[in-house]
Amino acid sequence: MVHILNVAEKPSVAKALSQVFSEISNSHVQNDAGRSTYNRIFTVNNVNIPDPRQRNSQPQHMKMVMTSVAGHISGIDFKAPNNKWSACLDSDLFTAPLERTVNPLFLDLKRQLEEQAKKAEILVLWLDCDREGEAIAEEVQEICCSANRRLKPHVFRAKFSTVLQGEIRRALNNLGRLDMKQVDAVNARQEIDLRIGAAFTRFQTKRYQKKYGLPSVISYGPCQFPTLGFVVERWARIETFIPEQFFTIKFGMKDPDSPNREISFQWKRNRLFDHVCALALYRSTLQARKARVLGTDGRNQNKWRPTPLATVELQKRASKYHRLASEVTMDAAEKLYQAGYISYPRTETEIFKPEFDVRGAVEVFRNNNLWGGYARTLLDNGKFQQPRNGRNDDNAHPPIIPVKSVDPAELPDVAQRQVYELVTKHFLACCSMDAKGQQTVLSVKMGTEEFTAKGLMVTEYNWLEIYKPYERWSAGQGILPNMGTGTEFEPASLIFESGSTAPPSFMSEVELISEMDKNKIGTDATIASHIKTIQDREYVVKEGQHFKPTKLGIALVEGYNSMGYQLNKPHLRAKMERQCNQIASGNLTKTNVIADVLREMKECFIKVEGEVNKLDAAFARHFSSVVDQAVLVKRAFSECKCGRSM
DNA sequence: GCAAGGTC
Repeated sequence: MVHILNVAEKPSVAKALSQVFSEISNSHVQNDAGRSTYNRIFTVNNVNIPDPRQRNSQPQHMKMVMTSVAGHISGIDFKAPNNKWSACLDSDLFTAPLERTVNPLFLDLKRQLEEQAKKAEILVLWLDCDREGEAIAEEVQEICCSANRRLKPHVFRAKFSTVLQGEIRRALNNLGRLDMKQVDAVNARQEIDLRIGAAFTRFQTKRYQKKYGLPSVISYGPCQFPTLGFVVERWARIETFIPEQFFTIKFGMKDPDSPNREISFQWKRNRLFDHVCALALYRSTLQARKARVLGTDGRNQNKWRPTPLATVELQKRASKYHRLASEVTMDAAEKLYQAGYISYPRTETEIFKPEFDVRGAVEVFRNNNLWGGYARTLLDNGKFQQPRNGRNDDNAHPPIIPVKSVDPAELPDVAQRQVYELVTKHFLACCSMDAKGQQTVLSVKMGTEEFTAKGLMVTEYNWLEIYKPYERWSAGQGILPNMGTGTEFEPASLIFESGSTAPPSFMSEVELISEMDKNKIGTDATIASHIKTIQDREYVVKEGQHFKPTKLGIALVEGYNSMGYQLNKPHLRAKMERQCNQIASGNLTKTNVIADVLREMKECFIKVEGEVNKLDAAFARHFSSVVDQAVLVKRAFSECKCGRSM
């Protein structure tokens, strides 16, 4: 039998793929330990597939050996001696030689791949079908082919996005080759990020860490800095906010059907900033004495069920509903995934493939303590709906769903219980019907001014039933009376009010995640870690659900801004992303992009060094005095109300 | 002691 080595990006995919191989071949999966504790080796014999080495070959029995890696196996760093901080000028880091080394954690894994490669005639790369996956595939190819030179011409790439039998069959019949353009795009990104990050980080740290007694390195990175930028920008808007007085008219009507209830209306002009004008309108309204009904508009309205859950949305909703920090959410999700309770938690996909057995996934919950009743209503009462599609698809992972039914009380900690509950409720909500309601809009006119009241009556809760208490459909003021057009009445209240515009709040975690997502800062898998980084570096602090920049964070952003560099803005990263995409599509070469971006950033770096007095000034402004014992003491102690240190 | 991207 021809011996094929197959490698997946993570153990769970290796396991699932070997399961499919066994279904295809009707033979069992042999599950062996490898050198690497987490990466098992699965063997399935007699898998009937065409030989990829020959054109139009007839299917024949193959021995499939399947194992996995765990993300990138190797990384780049500066070659000695420049990995030491004082070995070279910081500006030399833009050109200093680099080397690729295997992550020391993965030496066992590397040996495992080498040993397996020696036994194989063909290598099939089953890494995730995204850009990073292509780069990891190249790392696997490099290790395997170094161990077994004969393998080189017989390396193939499998294209798949979900581990479903039909798709895997298709992939096996259409094995392709590695796409080096995508690999180049990733390698360009790696090199650029390292050089820029290291140069600025060493420069900032050496200049300010000791001087101001700062606790950690003062890192710079193309993702962490824009993340900080969003928080600082919001702070600046609050700082410069000037409140404005506004005026409005409050209008209330007694409900003819239940006289104790007053229906409140919204002024069509909402609010005016001109006092004289607003007051004149109010007077003319008063003089009219009676209001007249312009019309009652009733219509059916649906509140749409949510779309399938992807990572960013999971983080936002966990923050909103359970007040979990994104990092905590991801940590809990990872544990739930490892324990087999939920599917893979890092995905951008909001669409289920047509072959995906969504109904079967609901079936899993039929006997669940808490949600079994709801699941049965979906399945047995014809309420089940195929989920509607969201917008995104990463072609690598399906949306996040629960895969095992459990009473959340049995899960080991609160965060896991909350994330599991959210994932499950969200999934069941996706498979439900939209909520239905009746909206009434009552509009009246008094003098020259118009007012409207809105009312809502929910007629069918459907998905909102399972999504309690996360979302409500704000019933506002229930159903409104149906009043004939032209009916005249005296308002129950007519009040002139003034108010004052308020500054925005500090940036919440939900807003920060949204900004990062929108501006392509980080990925589904890294957004949470960037948010953690700017806290670890003490650039921001979290108060409740909101982020406030520290003086260090503000000084950095202000300093670079004062030189005319908007390093805190997301477009630098976005531009580099676009260039990497061009490498992947073949419009630019890796060499050109790296040279281009680094030339520009080195120029920027040299100018920063030249105008460093501006950065110094920003630090001096925010760190009022040079660090002395008093400041250090203040850092460690807070002030008691008696005035002494606590 | 540096980045960001994978993942355990």
